[in-house]
Amino acid sequence: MTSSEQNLFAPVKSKRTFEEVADNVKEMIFNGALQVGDRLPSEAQLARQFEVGRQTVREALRQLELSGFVSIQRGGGGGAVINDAISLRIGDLLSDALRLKRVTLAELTEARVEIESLVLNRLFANPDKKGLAALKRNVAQAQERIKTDQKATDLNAQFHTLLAKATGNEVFVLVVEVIMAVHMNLLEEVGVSFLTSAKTVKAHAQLLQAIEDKDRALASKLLIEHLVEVKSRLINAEKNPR
Amino acid sequence: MTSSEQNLFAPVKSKRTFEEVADNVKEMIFNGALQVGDRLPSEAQLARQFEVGRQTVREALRQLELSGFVSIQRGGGGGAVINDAISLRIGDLLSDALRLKRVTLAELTEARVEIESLVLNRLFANPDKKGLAALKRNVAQAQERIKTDQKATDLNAQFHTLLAKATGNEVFVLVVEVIMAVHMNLLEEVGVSFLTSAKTVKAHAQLLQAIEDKDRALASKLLIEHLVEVKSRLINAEKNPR
DNA sequence: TCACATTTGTCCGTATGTATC
DNA sequence: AGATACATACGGACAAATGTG
Repeated sequence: MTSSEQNLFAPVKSKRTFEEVADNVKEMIFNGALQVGDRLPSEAQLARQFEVGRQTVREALRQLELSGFVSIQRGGGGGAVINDAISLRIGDLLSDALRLKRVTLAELTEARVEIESLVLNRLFANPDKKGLAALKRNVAQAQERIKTDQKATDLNAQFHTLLAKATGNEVFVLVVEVIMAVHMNLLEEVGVSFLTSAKTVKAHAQLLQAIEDKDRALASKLLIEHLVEVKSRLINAEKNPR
Repeated sequence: MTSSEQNLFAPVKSKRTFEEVADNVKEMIFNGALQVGDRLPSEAQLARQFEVGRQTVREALRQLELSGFVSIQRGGGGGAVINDAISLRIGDLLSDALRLKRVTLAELTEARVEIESLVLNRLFANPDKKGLAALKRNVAQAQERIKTDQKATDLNAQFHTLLAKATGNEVFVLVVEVIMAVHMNLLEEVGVSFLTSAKTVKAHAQLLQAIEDKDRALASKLLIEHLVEVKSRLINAEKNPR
């Protein structure tokens, strides 16, 4: 064997049984045999079908659950249901990583501004009618909520995802979904879930208007202002805990 | 209770024991009580200390392992060791998500080009001497490897991370680490681990030179060319499987 | 409201595989 | 090669949660 051929063919770690079980289920999800919403057999049944112990099945389910592939409910009629929550899980992990690296809110906002600006630029370079329509619907619904004194947190997060969707590149959609998941985790931490919706909806409406008017400079400015404002609210909430 | 106060205080799911164990260990990592490289007690000891069953400890360890907080070795003297592999795990999850969304290599490269261009822009806006020095060392080492006919895959991945480090914003470091992890997964899938190093090192050297010469346009052009070239190699490898 | 069935959550005992010394 | 220490895996049992009749 020459020095350039010292490839390791055998994986370093032989796969553990629960990993094979998890991979098996994952493969069924990838090839469409299992669809979102489908219910997996009970742990006992899975154990029989795969001819392994129940403990092994459980550890496989832990993997799938933490990866966002399934969600698990206890009790009768419960069990593992195929789920589409990978971005949420990535967001959770990213939140942990940011905490571990002692990343500041300023740094995070800086990065978020630049990445979402990227999305905005693509949107101007390649405008998408359907995407714009979806954004309009989102803002309209959110405004309706505000009028009736309801919160619009979910719609406001969705706004950013819709922006990314309009770029036509799914990678950006994923990235923005992850950013929003991180943002939601921050909100939970500091406990800001009151009355911040109205201001956000207003900012989104203005931004959308600038996009429709094809006013690139204004849109950029509004996006930055909006995200910086979001940062300030978070920092204030940190200083004045519940 | 007014309509603005309908917050749910109780979490939707009461925490399971293994989650509490995992969170406990995670907290010790966050507050520094556990450092990277430290070895956790054996499963049996953990079970005694936390006063839970071994299976519960095992499921907690599964969580920590999949999250990249610990790595686990079998056999005598083995066990769980504190690890810093969150970005790798995020990369794995992201790879799954991209596969699930049927993201093409073209889309992925497009996004990668734009994100790494962001990094490059920050580098020009805010040049960092130490960072540049680290990049120079990286390229020099890689060139040395090539001369002696060795592979430089690890150094070549590190090059991109060092670029991000030079921006001074840790968020970009994380993002690029994740991108590199996804890239490595792709390489593994198609089995390209032969002889692609030399070309990459050359491209890195040229890019670094352009950065030192403060030639922004050239650097941008070289980065794009380099990443597109990487994409082509991957596509060719897909077409001509091993 | 009250059982009842189903399913996950947890614990224990034991056996086997695997890596280190 | 043998002893040791550890994760891995199995089976059985009961507790706790949750939906159903």
